[in-house]
Amino acid sequence: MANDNKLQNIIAHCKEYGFIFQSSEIYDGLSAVYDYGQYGSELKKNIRDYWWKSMTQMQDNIVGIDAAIFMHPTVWKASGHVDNFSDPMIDNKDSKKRYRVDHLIEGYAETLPEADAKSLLQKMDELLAKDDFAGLKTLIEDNKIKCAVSGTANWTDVRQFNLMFSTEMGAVASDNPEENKVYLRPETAQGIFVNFLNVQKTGRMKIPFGIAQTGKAFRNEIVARGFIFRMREFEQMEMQFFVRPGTQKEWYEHWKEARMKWHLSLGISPERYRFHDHVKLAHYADAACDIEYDFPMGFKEVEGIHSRTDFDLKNHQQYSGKKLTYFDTELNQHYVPYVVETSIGLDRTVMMLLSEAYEEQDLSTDEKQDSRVVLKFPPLVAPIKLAILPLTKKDGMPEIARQLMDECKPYFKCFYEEKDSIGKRYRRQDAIGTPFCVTIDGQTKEDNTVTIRHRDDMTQERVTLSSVKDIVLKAMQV
RNA sequence: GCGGGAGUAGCUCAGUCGGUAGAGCGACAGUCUUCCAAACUGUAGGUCGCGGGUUCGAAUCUCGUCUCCCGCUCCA
Repeated sequence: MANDNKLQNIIAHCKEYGFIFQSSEIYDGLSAVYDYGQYGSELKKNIRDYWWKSMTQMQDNIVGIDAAIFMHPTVWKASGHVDNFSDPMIDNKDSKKRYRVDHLIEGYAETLPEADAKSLLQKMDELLAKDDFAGLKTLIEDNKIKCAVSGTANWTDVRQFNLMFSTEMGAVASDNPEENKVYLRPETAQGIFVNFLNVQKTGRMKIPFGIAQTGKAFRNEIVARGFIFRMREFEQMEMQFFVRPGTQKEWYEHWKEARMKWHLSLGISPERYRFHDHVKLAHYADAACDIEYDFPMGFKEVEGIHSRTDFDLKNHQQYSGKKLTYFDTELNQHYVPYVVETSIGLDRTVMMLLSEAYEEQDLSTDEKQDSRVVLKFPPLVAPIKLAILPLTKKDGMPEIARQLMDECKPYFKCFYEEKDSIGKRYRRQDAIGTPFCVTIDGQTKEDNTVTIRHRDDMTQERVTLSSVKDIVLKAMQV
């Protein structure tokens, strides 16, 4: 199957079978925002639960929190988001290339003698500080700065791009809206940093230790695209691991390996993963890499592992005026811990599992044409674990099926259906990725056995009614 | 944001020269009682993405707009 069709087919399948719908679809949709339907939300929740369990319950030195989406505006000053991600941009009308204004001018300055460059950059900094966009455009035009692609100086006006969404807090409109401005967090990490001491003290945590959190984040991307890959509202699963300064390198390597193990535990083939080490590092990092998955549109980042140094805690210390140090009893000294972050996109993980699971199969024989679409989810994350199907709706079969439902329901999500031919019901479950179907037939009443049908190879085996629950539970272990 | 493509039933699509909309699948209710879709009967479902224009008349021509996909661009 051609990969460009694969993504389209997955999108269509997700809609048709209740996984993912476009937001506000009856109003023509809202760009790059999606809703999870009845099966999509189960899938997403199962992934989130598995991550949470792996990163908290299974770790002696990691605890979870749930920080608010709204935070004090100064948080984003301290984190660098206000200054680093509201860059003025300019487009060349001929080449249609877009540039960050500072990069464009800096690039030009490098071609100038040192003294000229210095005065140009100084002028630029002054204008940037005043948000004087008209002045910046004039500066570019006066210096006859050209586009590297078109070679022309035919520029649009300078426009500001803000990564963060903002809103106003408080009931009464202020004369100065800036006073009431709060942001929707662009990452969950800062909620962990500002609670670092609260958790450390109340949890009596000893370094090295981690704080985990899942939650929504919001970014006003210039171009949000690729189905649920890059959305304006998305969910992150992050863990910040606080370590003794100087040990960050070994912990970075530790988490790199640990997180890749987690990915592989989902049964995804190793050749679909690769590490991408960052060469150009962000302002806060001393090492960074991505775990990339081979999506239908190519290798793309699913998770990032970043050695964030003491950048965040140090800045929060400075902006808040509160000490954010840890007393290390072994070393008998205070220090600001270093941080190694693991940050995975939940929606991207959903998309990864969909891409991995989606398969169109041709089951034709000489006699007849046949095909099916199957989602080969690991049982742990499948929205429905077990479909319970009476072969017919007579002869007491539905009653036995209902009893089995009652037995299994408390342990995992089940689905009951008695309509249509058994083959049709199997195929419907394949399409939503249900790993097991149990069929109650005439023999069940005689000897308390049922057939259990396996999704991936479509084989069946006869088992006792009483063993069904444990078979499913066992398959759900990873 | 720029360029290209697309938008007709839940899904995939057809719709000729401008003359008021069709198929297959699916869904629902029955029949059949059968271990792997497409057997039979019946039913529901569409302001042809939205808005303006041309026309006696627009799914069709035209302009605008929204959304999706691809490429570029950007990206923690």
